[in-house]
Amino acid sequence: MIQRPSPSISTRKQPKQARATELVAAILAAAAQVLAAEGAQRFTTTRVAERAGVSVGSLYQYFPNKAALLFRLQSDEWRQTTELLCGILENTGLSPLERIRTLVHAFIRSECEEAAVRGALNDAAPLYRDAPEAQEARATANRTVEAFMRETLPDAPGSGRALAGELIIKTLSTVGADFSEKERTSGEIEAYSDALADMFCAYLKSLGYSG
Amino acid sequence: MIQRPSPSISTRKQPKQARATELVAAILAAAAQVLAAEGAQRFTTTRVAERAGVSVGSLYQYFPNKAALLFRLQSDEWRQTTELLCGILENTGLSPLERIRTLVHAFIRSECEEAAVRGALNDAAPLYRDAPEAQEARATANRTVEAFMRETLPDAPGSGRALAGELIIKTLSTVGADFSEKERTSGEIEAYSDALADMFCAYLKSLGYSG
Amino acid sequence: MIQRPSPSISTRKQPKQARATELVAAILAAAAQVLAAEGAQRFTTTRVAERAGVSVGSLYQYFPNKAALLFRLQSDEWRQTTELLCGILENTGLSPLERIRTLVHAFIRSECEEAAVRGALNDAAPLYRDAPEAQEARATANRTVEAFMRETLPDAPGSGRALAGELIIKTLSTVGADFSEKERTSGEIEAYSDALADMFCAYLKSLGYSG
Amino acid sequence: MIQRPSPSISTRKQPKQARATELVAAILAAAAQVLAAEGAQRFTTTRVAERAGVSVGSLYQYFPNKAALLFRLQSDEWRQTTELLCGILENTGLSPLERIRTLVHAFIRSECEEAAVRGALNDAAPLYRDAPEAQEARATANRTVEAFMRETLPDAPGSGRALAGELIIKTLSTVGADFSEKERTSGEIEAYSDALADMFCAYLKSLGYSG
DNA sequence: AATGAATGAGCGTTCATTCAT
DNA sequence: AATGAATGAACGCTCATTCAT
Repeated sequence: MIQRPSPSISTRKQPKQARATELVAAILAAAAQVLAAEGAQRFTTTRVAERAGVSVGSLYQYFPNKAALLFRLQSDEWRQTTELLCGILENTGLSPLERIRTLVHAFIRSECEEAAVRGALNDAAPLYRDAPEAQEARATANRTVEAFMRETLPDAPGSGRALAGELIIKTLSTVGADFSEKERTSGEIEAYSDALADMFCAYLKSLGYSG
Repeated sequence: MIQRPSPSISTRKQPKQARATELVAAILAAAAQVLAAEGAQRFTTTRVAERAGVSVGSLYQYFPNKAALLFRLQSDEWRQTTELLCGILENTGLSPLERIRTLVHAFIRSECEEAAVRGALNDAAPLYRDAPEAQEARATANRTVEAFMRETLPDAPGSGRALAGELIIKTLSTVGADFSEKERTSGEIEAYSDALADMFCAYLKSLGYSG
Repeated sequence: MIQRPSPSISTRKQPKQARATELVAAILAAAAQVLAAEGAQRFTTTRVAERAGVSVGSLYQYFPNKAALLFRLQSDEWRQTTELLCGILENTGLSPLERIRTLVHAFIRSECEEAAVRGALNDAAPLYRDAPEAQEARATANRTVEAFMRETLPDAPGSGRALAGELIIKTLSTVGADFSEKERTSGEIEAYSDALADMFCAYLKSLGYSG
Repeated sequence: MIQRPSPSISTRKQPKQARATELVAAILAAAAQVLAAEGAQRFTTTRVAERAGVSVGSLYQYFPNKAALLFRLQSDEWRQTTELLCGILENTGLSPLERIRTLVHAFIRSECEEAAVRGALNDAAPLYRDAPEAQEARATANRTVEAFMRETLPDAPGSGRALAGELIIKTLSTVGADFSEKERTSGEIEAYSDALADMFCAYLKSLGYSG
């Protein structure tokens, strides 16, 4: 029986040399540009390779298929977002509600800054959405949120608290993504972020938070 | 970057005869089936025509291109959703908070019931998202929401009230869409709906509602 | 019709050092494994080099192209087969008909044992079939057969005798190759071999053999 | 909707069917030409469509994939061969041995006439070899051979007789295919056919045939 | 000598759209 | 009006071969 390799969505080879690392970086940069400039529909491996000044073959030496390339882009976005989120939620120098408000502002601003790529990535989601790595990425963020919720609502029952945490993060990410689809002024960004933060704070208070 | 002509998304001709109306209905029904059964990736005009028992040529007589077909599907969804939303929000037999809770439950349930079509429509969104008609459809819903907000928060300043209304509806729709992407049990649906409703109610109270 | 250059099929360099000989052996072993395990369709130089633990570049140092590699595999098969054939046909301890029967059994058995590689080689035949060395390999076998035929049918006219010898060998090899394409039980192998031997013996008798 | 021919009303074909039939014929003819002129390696759907003066899309309207095209070519060859074989083996006007000799001559001649296409088809066999239709085609030929063998060797035990029939046919086809790979003079063809027929006749006599 | 990254033509296949009938 | 055969550019991906290191 023939065993065919079922290419993982992850990187095909570990770039061991500076050359290879540069190549991967160039491809990713080109991919982001193509996605932003042409949209998911016209995001093709040929176009990415061309923009990166590289042959298609080279692209496929570092990414087993198109979905892997998109997933890597998404992964990098997630990593950045996760770092942002953790850095703020774990900052015990601020009260929980202050942290939430800071997070919402930072997140919405960052979404708007990379709106083009994020929007296109979203359109291309069906290609990589089911990758096992994708869920793992989400899990990391969830743990930080859970810790934050335990700190904020120590007396709330566990299951409801977890659900509330998930809901807040999901709301932040989906509403933020939708909001950033249009071009926004910084005034709009501030106003929208404050409204979102108001909603989250009111919710947390209603669940028993008493700062 | 290549600019392709983007023909109007609206219907090419007004079906003036019963025959034509039936044809359009058959095509739309087939389109929904194809979308649900095969996904956005395999949603092709040929496949839709075949399922509708109609020639591709006929399909193109009533829809100028594939995007128009998808947009019409989306439009119909929006109309149904709007009716649902208006029917509940305008029901003065219930208190505002009861109406919000009822709406959330009804909406989430309806999303989950048609998850397959909605998910696929979402994947195909880039093809019709920018149509001018899309924004118009949203406006209709917004007016009902505004009226509801005026009734619920008569003393709040207008601009903040409008923003709060938009935020609630946007949250409901984006979070609902995301939630319905996975298969859900009715227990999960109830719990999630209640959490969302809790958040909205807490928000409205914090904005000055006092039922 | 495009004429591409057809580089010689023979080995690019005579390996004069033990190191090189080992390399060639490793490549050939890997090639046989790849052919058997993955089939002609997936027989690629990269795959062979990888399996051999060698770089593609090294592979191309000893084999000018893919066809040469396949031809060498085929050559080795032919050499083994020729040794088998000569060893049996020249064994004067057995009567000619006994030798024929022994040969048929040995040959069919050996074909079935290496069916996977042989089948794949056959699929890849267009790549090396026309090499001049291929015919030479066949000639060696033919000489032994001619000697056997002279011994068996001393009184038959030369040209017919030669044709009969060729026919028997060709029948044995093509029918054997076809037979071994399917998985066979040892019972099937014995029965088929006996039938083939019966046919050859009847033919030899009809040509004047009288043991 | 399925269009059925109505022969009682008109023997003329529907123009659309005639058009399609011509197209299929043109594609098949082009395919045979490409196969003969360029070999299996260069047999591509694009090349076939080009040679047929048709777009690739049209080719794929009539053949679901490349293998189907090759299989159809092979099928047609098989049908012709089967008709040849049946026509001769069932001709009771000749003695069994005469029929065998006639069949061998006719078969070898026909193989040599279409050697180029047949050889290339053989090289491409891995693409369609496992099709269920292929085995069915072989079965039809086998039945005629079995009937012939029963007539020729009425007293032989069934299992051995069936094996002998298969062996003769297999030998004829594989040896014939191999023989026709080279260009042949009609003298060579006659001599080889006679030798093959001699062998088969000797075999049948040894199994008990006494005409 | 040995490497393996890089190349890019070429493959099989799809599908939105048109237009002769 | 209705048809559906025809188009062909475009896609994702492979792999024999080269050549700078």
